[in-house]
Amino acid sequence: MPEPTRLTPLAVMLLATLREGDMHPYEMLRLLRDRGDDRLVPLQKGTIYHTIARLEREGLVAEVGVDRDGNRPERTTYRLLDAGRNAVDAWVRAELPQIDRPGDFRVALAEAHNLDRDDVVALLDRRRELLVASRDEHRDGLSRARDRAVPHQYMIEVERQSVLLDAELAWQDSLRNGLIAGTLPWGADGLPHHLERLRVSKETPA
Amino acid sequence: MPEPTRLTPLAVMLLATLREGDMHPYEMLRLLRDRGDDRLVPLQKGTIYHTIARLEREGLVAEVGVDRDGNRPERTTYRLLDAGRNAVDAWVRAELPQIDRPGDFRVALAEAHNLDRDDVVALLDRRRELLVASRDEHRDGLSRARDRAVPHQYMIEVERQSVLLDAELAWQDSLRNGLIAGTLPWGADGLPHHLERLRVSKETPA
DNA sequence: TGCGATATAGTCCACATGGACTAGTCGACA
DNA sequence: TGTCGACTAGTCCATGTGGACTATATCGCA
Repeated sequence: MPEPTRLTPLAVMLLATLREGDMHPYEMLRLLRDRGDDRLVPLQKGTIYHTIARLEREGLVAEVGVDRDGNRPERTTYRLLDAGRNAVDAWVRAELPQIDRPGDFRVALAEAHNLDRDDVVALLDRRRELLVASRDEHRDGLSRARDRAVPHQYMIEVERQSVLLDAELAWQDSLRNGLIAGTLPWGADGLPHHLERLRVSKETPA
Repeated sequence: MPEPTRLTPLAVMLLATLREGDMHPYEMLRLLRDRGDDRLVPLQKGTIYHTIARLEREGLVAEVGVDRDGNRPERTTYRLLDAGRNAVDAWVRAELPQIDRPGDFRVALAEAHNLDRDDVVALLDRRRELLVASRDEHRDGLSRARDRAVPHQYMIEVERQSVLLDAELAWQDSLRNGLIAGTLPWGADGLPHHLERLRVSKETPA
């Protein structure tokens, strides 16, 4: 069992999907597609099968049976192991405060509901410091460029970034408010949602 | 000369760098690092050398000599070919209107000053449509989720995205204004900046 | 004067990605 | 009834990435 390498965002999504029950890779793909999670990570079949194989080598998931439906290809079903569950949590804790890799952050945010409130607040506070620092750096860069008479057209990307960082700060502060004020439900609040997984196969006709 | 595959963002940055003169890979790396362009793309040596080799195979750059300084490793100098120049422009035109691959957009934006004003405005207008569509989709997703009583904690990532899309729209509109009003200099306006490249090696002491 | 840290310049290998390919099944439509 | 396309399920290979490694030169500092 080789030591686990850094999880990719796709690996995290797959592990998170397995929290809802044992599944074969193709089923995960359908489930994620149905939920529009290809908005967060590219969902490519090749990559998915490779990733699952890797997760198995690393002891985060386990094969629990090979099923065959008629004459179609075999479907190998996998189950999430405790090590896998922990790995997701650890990954989310690690990525939530980071500001490089924005794509990873979106995945971390989407999976953050498994951590508890206070942890999330603390992690986001750490992130906030980095956001402020980065925004200030961008602002400094802009003013230094002005001083050195660098033409404005070379700086628009920096300007954009500083604007977007402001927007991100504003959003994050409002999230923080919801978390500490308890306005925002968290964890198992509103739990019956989980039953909804069955909805996937058959949509109730109008 | 194999048909050119899709350029990577790093490839674009390297080609753009070569517009300032013939260089060997390591020099590009230093130049880009000095400018803080590792903010836009990860600057890894391995990747850089591979990318340059690929660009040469595809006929976008050419070797123009191997120089040796004392006993240090050889330095192979490359020159930007016309095909390379065109490839960058084409790439920027293709990426500027896209909204998936945000990382690519930042690079495109940073290199957009080589296109002319009207083109950029047109490309950004196309992009604007996509931004609006995406924001509306996110908003719809949110209201549909409310209707189905999906707990709010599952939607925070979608909410964030819709907020950030609004911010991006606001920023882009202000850029558009600057471009059509002529407030923003463009292209060769403020040209003497280019002489500045020499500044890289020796910083003038205070 | 010597020693470690950093800079220069580049190679190599293991891993992750994604498009192309295989191949059987099912439903729609003519 | 035949066939065209879409879905199911998975494999394989070419390409891209990034960390580890090599090897010399130079600079700071004690």
